[in-house]
Amino acid sequence: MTVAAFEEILRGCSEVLVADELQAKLVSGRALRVKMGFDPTAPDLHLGHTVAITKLRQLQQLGHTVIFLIGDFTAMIGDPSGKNATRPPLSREAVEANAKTYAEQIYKMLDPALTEVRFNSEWLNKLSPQDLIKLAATHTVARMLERDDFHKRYTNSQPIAIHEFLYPLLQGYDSVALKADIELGGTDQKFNLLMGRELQKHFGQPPQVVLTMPLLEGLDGVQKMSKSLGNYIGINESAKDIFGKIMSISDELMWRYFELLSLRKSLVDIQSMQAAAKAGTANPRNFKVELALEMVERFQDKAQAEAALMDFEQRFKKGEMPDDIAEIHLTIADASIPLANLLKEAGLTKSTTEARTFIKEGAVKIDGVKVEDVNLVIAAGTTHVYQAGKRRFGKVSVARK
RNA sequence: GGAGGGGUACCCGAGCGGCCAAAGGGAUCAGACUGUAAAUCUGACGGCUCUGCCUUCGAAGGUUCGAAUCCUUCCCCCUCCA
Repeated sequence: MTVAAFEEILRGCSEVLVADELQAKLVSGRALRVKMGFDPTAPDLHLGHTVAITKLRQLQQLGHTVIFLIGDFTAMIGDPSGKNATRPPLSREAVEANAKTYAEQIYKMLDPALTEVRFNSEWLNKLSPQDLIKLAATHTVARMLERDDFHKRYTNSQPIAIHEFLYPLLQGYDSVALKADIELGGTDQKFNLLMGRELQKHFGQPPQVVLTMPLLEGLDGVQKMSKSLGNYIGINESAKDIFGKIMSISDELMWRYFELLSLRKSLVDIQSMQAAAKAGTANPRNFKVELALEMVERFQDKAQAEAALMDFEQRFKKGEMPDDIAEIHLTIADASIPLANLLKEAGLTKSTTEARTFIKEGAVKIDGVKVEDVNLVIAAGTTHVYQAGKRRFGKVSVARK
């Protein structure tokens, strides 16, 4: 294995424990078992989640097996986060429904032939109280308190329920049950991942290599990508949205996305692109287009990616209108309606106040013509394409009564 | 259990009887410039039947010609002591 090839495997990882062991496993020629655990609660993945999945895919491309582990048993505990209540176990149906949703999403990236989907209730349900006590006896309280989260809560005199200590142990035991060679997780998972190593040694297995992946920054480039912050790109979003959102990220962030998400561009490619952009011999925008195309193709398909690019070019580069404008039908009581109200009713602006502001700013166009008059009135029985701001379009027909 | 501090628009935060739809910053949105990038500049940023009107400053009452500002009760947060 060349140095460059190994570098490529380490690409984007925030930590590798232990690199030498990883190299030894990789050169052994054996198909490695790569484990990654997921919470069984309703999955709606965004690009942030796919950082690790991208890494899994990369390992699959080298012929290794991915074990997609659904933590249906451990979900009863919930990874310790300060909430000390146990959660009721999910019903069999709920777990399977969620697993199915997961599968639909991850198989956009992973090769089903090289993926095993497993549930940890499969072996954890079989543990007897004796087994559990033996498992708990392998670690001390002091060791558990090393975990950052527990440590903080302990020093701040916040409660830690006893069952929470079981979470890392059970997650670690999963690695034993699965004979994992490698386990992937977020940086916040480090403690749990290492627990797998220790338990595997305890059970006479070679310890897994731990790869931690960083959290992906969201569209704002600062905070981590998350649904609640609204700075995410969902993998089930439309081709146009994915494309558009990628195009809106900053150049700096683009490199980060390339490193963590692209399977097409190698580290070497990325370096030469960066050099070209810096030297001014290439337009960074074009690189961003490539990234956007790759992402849309990954989650949709090639045709949609090309369509999204065309639409993008048409709408923004050439300043034209998109061709699939939403059609909106309004019914009004009178013979006409003020433009500001029409925009609000059509959902193109939040309020008539905002609509008026937009008109005054020259941000409103009717059939591509800028509106000058704030008090413009639209007659019933007409249909026009209205634009409010850069991206809000609507083909609105107004009907009386 | 005791002592004190505080709740203002999406967030932070000034205001402490009229000049307050409420300073300033951030976020956001729009316009200009661009590569739907960044940075920058300009503007908007409660609502409406919009040169005016209506509803907002934890909640409910009250004082006053007039309250975010004063009084009463209630709710909620924080700090210190035990």
